Amino acid sequence: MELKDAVTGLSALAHDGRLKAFRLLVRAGAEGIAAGELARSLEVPPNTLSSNLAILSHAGLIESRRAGKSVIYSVRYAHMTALLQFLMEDCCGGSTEICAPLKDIALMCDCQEPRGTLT
Amino acid sequence: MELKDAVTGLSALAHDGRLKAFRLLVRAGAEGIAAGELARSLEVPPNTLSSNLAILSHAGLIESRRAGKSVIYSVRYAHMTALLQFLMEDCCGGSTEICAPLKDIALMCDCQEPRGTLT
DNA sequence: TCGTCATTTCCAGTATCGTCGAAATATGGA
DNA sequence: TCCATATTTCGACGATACTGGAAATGACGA
Repeated sequence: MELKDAVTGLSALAHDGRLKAFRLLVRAGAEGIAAGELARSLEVPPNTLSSNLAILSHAGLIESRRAGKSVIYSVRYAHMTALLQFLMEDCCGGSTEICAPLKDIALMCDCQEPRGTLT
Repeated sequence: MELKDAVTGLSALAHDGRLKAFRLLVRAGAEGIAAGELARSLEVPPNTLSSNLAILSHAGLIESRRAGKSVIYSVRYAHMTALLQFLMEDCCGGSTEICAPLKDIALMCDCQEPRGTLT
């Protein structure tokens, strides 16, 4: 990932409503959430949410698919991971104490079954 | 970390010049970099950089200390870690495949000596 | 085809952000 | 104290972002 893409992603997330929506989608997993349901959960007008989802989508952080009358949004985890990776990328130039807490964070990911099913 | 703080941090990083400055500081480690040197490296006017550093500082991502005539800026790694942690926080609600790449990222941190000297 | 529901696009008003010249402040040395 | 260096604050202009009403689009069933 290049700096410009990181700025785009960070800008997309640097917004109260969008970050809330994104987190809901992160929790929803691959199943995703319909735009209308998301708007109801967040208590924002559908058109406002729609433009914010468009911004997240344009940043590559989420994607959408149609299901009947609804449009389902879901997180593009690969892109999310790439963004986090970009932010961590230069953490190792200094001392190890800096990196250690990041490892602790990653260990949180073992809270589910730690299968080796990598993509 | 609360959502509001995360938005503040992400907003601070969601800017070309500020993200560049932040990354330079991340590489510099605890030693830090003087404001003037940073301005020269990034080829931006000192006052422009100063206001951008103030934004990063206000977001809690960096801190400053005076050294003679210079002001040295350095990353507040604990806060940076907290922000990353916030972004990862809900990644485990779904399947393990989602979390696996994040672990791979964390393993990058072993590039230096993997001492157990946690803070 | 017509009506309805779900969502998006268009648009414009408002608010917030980014930049940098100029002036102000802080430090150290003569 | 006076000067030079380093950095920040002030101020104002231009640019960009956020919101939500109204209208348009897409999908399904009758």
